[in-house]
Amino acid sequence: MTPAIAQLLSRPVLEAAPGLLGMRLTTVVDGEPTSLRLTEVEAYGGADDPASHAHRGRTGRNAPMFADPGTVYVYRSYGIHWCVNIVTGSVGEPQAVLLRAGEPVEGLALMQTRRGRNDHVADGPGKLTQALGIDASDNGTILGEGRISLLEGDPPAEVVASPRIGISRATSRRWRFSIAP
DNA sequence: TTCTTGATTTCCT
DNA sequence: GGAAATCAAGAAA
Repeated sequence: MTPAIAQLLSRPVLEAAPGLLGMRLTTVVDGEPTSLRLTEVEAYGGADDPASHAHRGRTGRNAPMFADPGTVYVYRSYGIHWCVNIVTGSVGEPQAVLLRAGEPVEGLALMQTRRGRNDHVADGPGKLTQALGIDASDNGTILGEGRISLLEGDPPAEVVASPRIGISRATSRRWRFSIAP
């Protein structure tokens, strides 16, 4: 993790989230690298965000959200999928950015094999983790120290803010950031 | 201890 | 457009 990225992740989540767009997310699983360009993320806060896992305080599942910025938080969604977040802000103030989608950059064939199909490889939270081979063993690891790394990429031409998806609380907050097509 | 719900995806009609 | 798959946190009792 470069100093520039470390500094970005130490900022409040609403500033860090859009800054992640366009960056390259890379994983190395069993010596096989795969990477993609982030195109869609969502910001999640702490006690003041009713939609966040951390809004009722620290629990066993959300503990990584309270750790250092740059920590990876992986959790199981609907009993089937994995969703991956990057912790931002300061220690003790739970904030994280949900990585929702990306465009394959490297290792496309491997991602297609993992996904079992050649289209819609990483255009959703659960799909992104499956394509990159992310699972529970990555939970709590630090970017660049485990299997997951974040590198600077092409800055997006235009960032769009819109309401978050798939939640039932605080839906009016426009904390979803994506790159305009 | 039991019940409900979810930061989802995929397949079927 | 609708439903199933499937597990764990959180709420209720």
